[in-house]
Order: sequence, then structure tokens, then C-alpha cells
Amino acid sequence: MVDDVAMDGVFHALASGARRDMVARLADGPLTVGQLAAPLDMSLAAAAKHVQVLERAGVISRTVDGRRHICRLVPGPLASAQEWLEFYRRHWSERLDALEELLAEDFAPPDAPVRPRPAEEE
Amino acid sequence: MVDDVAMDGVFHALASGARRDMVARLADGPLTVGQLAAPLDMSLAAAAKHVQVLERAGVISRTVDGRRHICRLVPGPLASAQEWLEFYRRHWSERLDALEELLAEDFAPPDAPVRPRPAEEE
DNA sequence: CACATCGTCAACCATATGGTTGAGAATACC
DNA sequence: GGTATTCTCAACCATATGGTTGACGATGTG
Repeated sequence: MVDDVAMDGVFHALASGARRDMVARLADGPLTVGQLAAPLDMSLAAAAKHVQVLERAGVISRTVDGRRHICRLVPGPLASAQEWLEFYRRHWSERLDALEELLAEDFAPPDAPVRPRPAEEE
Repeated sequence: MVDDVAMDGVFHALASGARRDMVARLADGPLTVGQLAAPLDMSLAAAAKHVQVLERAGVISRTVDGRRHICRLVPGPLASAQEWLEFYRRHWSERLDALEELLAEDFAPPDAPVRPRPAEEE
């Protein structure tokens, strides 16, 4: 199955706008490191590090073609992450309507009512 | 829709086994900070920090009941992450069969000429 | 009241992350 | 050959992360 550490890597790889942008554009086909870096507001070296993060997470693979490195999506890892979330989605839908009732009475501690969404900040 | 920074937070929140474990157990119903911390091999203070990360990402919310802090899942943010992945899943399925062929001939002969030129540029 | 429990907070430490620059290895082009 | 392009690598820096411990506020419980 999907070991825990690998999952860490995948989610961490996705925890950056720059890297998600790369994944998004990679979904339309392979791109070189330079092409991936182009639209990002950072040096090539910085972007290359992001590519490396994606690669180490297994989210992308690279093939070297002459002097350029061609990157492409690897479906598996992203699918694993998606499935992890999908699994818990069931619980949400199950709980979603029950949750309102639940909040009203079921879980209420013996001496204090629990309210939904107290909107507290900081 | 889902702003980029919020997405960063959600994926980062999920990029830790400890925090995913919390989410997993939270899917079965609300738990206190202490209950969330119990199975994890770290101090309560450390676990409380993880709870805080989840909370700031909007993945969970907390209500204070006396001296206990009760945490529950907030479906929205996780659903957003799931949808982000779901969107690109389409691209994967399109490319999935093409990829296998590509890999089959691209990797087989180590000294054969490098094959595909995906981006014909200058 | 005295005491245990739950959780936060602050200080501290080690390491990881995200960016920079400069140098250099390959490769392509003239 | 000489030069430009593509990308990696190493050094460096600032800040974030993930853990620790100790003290403390607030709340239950005897």
C-alpha cells in the first residue's frame, strides 16, 4: 500500500503554490525544467529545487534529453493522495447531515452544550 | 474559489503522518487535544502544535469545553484539496495508456536514440 | 482549600526549507 | 574552436518547522 513516509512527501510536494503550478502545467504534457521555471518569479536554480522536491516525492519523473531535462507526471503518487482524501470523504458525507444533530445533543458534554462554529480567532 | 495560500496550508497540514493520523481518527467523531495526542509518541505540547497547524489550515475547528478543547473535522478544506487532485486525475487517465507505451520504448534500449521530442522549440 | 488534570505559552535547540549567487558540466550551434 | 543554452551543484543566508522542557492559567475533584 502507500507507506506513510511516501505520503508525507507527496503532500509536502503539493504544499507549495509553485509546485502545484508545475503539476498543473505538467498535466497537459511533458515540460523541461526551464519551461517549468519560466513563469515562476524566482531563479532557475530555485525552480529546479522545486522540481527536485516533486521528483523525490515520485510525483514526476525526468528523462534527460541532451542538455534538457524533460519532466512528466507520474500518476500513481497523486492518485494515492487523492484516494487518501477520498476515503475520508465518505466519513464526511456520512457525518455531514448527522453532524448538525450531533452538535446539538449527542456529543454535548454533561454540563456544557457544544455549539457549532464558534468562530473564534487567534 | 480556493485561494492559493489556503491550499498551501491544507496540503502542508496533511504532509505529516502525525497530523494525518489525527484527521483519520477525527473522522470518527470529535476528540479532545489530549485524546489526539495520546497515541502519538511525543509530548502533549508537541501534539498541541500539530493540532494548531490543522486548525490554522481550517482542517479542524475547536470548541473549548471547560478545560478540554474539543476538535472536530471541517469538511470544506479537505474537500477542496480532494477536488484539486480530482481535477488533474482526468489528465492522468488520458495520459495513462499513452505513458505505458512511451515508457516501454523509451527506456528499453539504453543506447538507442532518444525518442520523443515533446516540446519542439526553436 | 488542596491537588490533580488539561492545555497553552515561552524559551530553546536542531534541522529543514526556500531563496540567493557564482561556478561549472554538458550539450547544441555558428 | 568558440560561444550560448540548459541545468546541476555548492555555499550561504534567513526563516520555518518539529521537537524538548518548565511554568502557568483554568478547570474539575477530593
